[in-house]
Order: sequence, then C-alpha cells, then structure tokens
Amino acid sequence: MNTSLLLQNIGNHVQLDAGEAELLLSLFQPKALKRKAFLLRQGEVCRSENFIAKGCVKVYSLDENGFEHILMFGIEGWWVGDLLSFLTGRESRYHIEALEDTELLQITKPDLDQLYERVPKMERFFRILLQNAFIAHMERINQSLALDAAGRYGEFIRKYPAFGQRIPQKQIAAYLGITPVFLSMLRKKLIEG
Amino acid sequence: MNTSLLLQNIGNHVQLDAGEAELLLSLFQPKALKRKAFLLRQGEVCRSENFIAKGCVKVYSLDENGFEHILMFGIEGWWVGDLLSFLTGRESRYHIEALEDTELLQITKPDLDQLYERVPKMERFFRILLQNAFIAHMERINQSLALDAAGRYGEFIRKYPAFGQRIPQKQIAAYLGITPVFLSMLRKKLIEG
DNA sequence: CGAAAATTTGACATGACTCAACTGGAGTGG
DNA sequence: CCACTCCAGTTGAGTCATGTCAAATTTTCG
Repeated sequence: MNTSLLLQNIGNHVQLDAGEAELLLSLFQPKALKRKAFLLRQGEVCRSENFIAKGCVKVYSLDENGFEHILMFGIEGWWVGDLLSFLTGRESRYHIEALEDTELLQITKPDLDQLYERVPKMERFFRILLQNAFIAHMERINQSLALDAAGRYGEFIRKYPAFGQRIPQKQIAAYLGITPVFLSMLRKKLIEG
Repeated sequence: MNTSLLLQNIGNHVQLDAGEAELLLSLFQPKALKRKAFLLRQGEVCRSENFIAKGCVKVYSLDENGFEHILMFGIEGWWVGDLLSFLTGRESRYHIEALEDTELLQITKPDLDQLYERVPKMERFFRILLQNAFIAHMERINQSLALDAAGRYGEFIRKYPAFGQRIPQKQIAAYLGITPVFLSMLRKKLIEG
C-alpha cells in the first residue's frame, strides 16, 4: 500500500521527523474495499478514522423511502469516517460505501489516542482537519440556502471539477439534493444555452 | 456581567480549579449589544470568540438580491463567531447581529493562545465545542437533503422549542431556506390539521 | 456479448415562490 | 395616553422550480 500520500498530507500541516513518521505509519492498517463494498453501515459503530490512499467513497444516509442523501464524497488524499460515532461510540446514522475499488489507511481510536500521546503535534493536525471540515460544511449550508439547483450544480463543478468526470450523475444529484432526472435537464440547458 | 454561566458551560466538559477559573475570566471582556447592533459585518475580520451570557443573535449571509440566509442562531450559553475568519484572519462572509439586547463575553485570538498555553485543557474544551458544531452542521445538511420544508420546520421546533416562541417567523424562515409567506402557510396547515 | 444500471426525454403533478392587499401589534413621538 | 407609523404576519391568485412516472436509449460491468 502506498503510504507516501498520507505522509505528504500530514506534512502539509505539521512537520514530522523520520522516527515520528515511522511510528505513525506503524499505527495505520491498510484496508482494501471493492467497488460497492461498505466501510461502514448505518447502525454500526465507526471504529476508525480512514485516509483514502486510492479510490473514491460516498458517505450517505437512507431515508424511509429508500432515497440516498449524500453528505460527502471522498477521494485520494481525503479523510472519511463518522466523527460522531467514532468519538462517542454511538451507532452511526450513515453508510460509507466505495464508488470505486478503494485503498484505505485506517487508525483505530486506541491507536489514535496512543499517537496523540507519543506525537502530540498530531492533535494539532486533526484539529486542523476538523476545522477545515467544519468550515466546508458551513459553506455548504450557506449555498443550500442561497442557491437554486442550477447554482449549486455550477458551484459543485467549479469547486470539484474532477468529480464531474468521475462520479455518476445520479450520485451528484443525491449530493445536491435534486433528482437525477432534474439534473439531466439542468445539464441539457447548460449545454444548449 | 454574569460570568457564572460561562464557568458552568466550560465546567460541563473540563474541570478547572479556582486559580484557573480566575485566570480564564481575566482574559474575557464583556460586551453589550443593543438589539439590531452588529457583532460582525461581512468584510470585517472576526477578532474574537464570543460566549453569549444573555440575549440572542443570528449569523447570516446576504446574497446579491439582499436576501438573508441564516446559518445559525445563538442564545445564552452558546458560542458564536466566524471560525474561518477568526483562525485565518481573512474577511468574513457573514454578518452577526443581535436579535435582542445581548451580553457577550469575548476573548481575542492572542488571549486565547495565551489561555491554551497556561491552561492546556482549554484546548480540549474548544476541540469539543468544534466537534459538536461540526456534528450539528452535518445533521443539518442531512436534513436539508432528506426533508421538505414542513419536515424541516417540524424538526426545528422539536429540537429548539424555545426558539419558536422567541424568534420571529421571518427569521426562522430565513434559517429553514423558505419564504416567510410560505412558512405562514405551513403553520396554518399544521394548526388546522 | 448480454444484463443491469445510468441517462435522457416528454407529459404531467406538486411544492414553493412572487406579488399584492390586508390585518394587527410594537415602538415612537407628541 | 393617544395617534401614527412601520414591520411582521396572513391570505389568495397566479407562476415557476422541481418532482414523479414511464418509456426509450446509452453506457457500464460482469
């Protein structure tokens, strides 16, 4: 498994020496997920924080009518998990499923606590990660209030151009909060006019 | 200014001894806001984290048509600010305005850094605060995807019963992402059956 | 290659918005 | 304390954005 992306990702925010990097890597376990396999299911407890070394996943809920609502996508270089469940040990309300064959690097809560103890600056790293996620979610709420479906789609494509190629429209629609049929119509209008 | 609510709020998550509590209070400044006064305006830098000792505020953006989009309300016992601006020094995209005469306890970034240094467990406190805010925002995104306007209003009232009495409907509509006219119609239907 | 899923398209239905008129209460100045 | 004004809230008519259903077509994956 390729661990250099993980070290590079962490290196963006904190400096680790060779010994710290080695210790850190020793606490992560690789895990492979086939396309359509689950990293987490609604009702389970999320036991790890997960760095995506390769591939693509979605975090989503299912409503009583069976509709998917996607809270986030994750690709190489991103972290995914259900923080609430991970921290509190409560059952998760979300599914996490691979959209492509995916490779993860996982750390469990005990190992993360150990890491904090032995490399305290990693607390800072995860705090920064959390701050960035919080800010991104705040911005998404703002957009869901301020923009109509066409505007939200435009922002999505502008912000994540790669996703437009890589993720099926149906999934993007479930992220934007519209139906796949309506997204198809929006795209047609965009192209025509 | 009443500081006991602040100590109580912090005490819910970390234990402070008398000396630490005294130091902590010495780093907070009281600030009073009249109804309709601004704690922060779009384009300014958010220079403090703010604990609400009394009163009620809204955090919102204004779009190009002059419509308000409310990201959160805050009442006694809550913290408000623009975290992105506070942490990075960038200009805020949000306004924070008092809905009632309000009393705040403010701490600036330098003083917060000093507090972290002298009372390290306060880092833990603010991390917990951030986690809770993150989780709440995630849940709000999920609801905005999964529920229609009536459902979102129902959840809002269920989750924050006090706000229903205290906050004008127009503001609640701007939080839910619907027009005040439409909210009025939803309430009528709810009451009639 | 063949089956299943994703996407497109069109007709129709509904949720939510706009505009405008009206009502009622809260704040203000005399 | 009254009269006035000004918002917030209500109501109804008409419109627009988005959803539903169903069928045809294309793409993907096994």
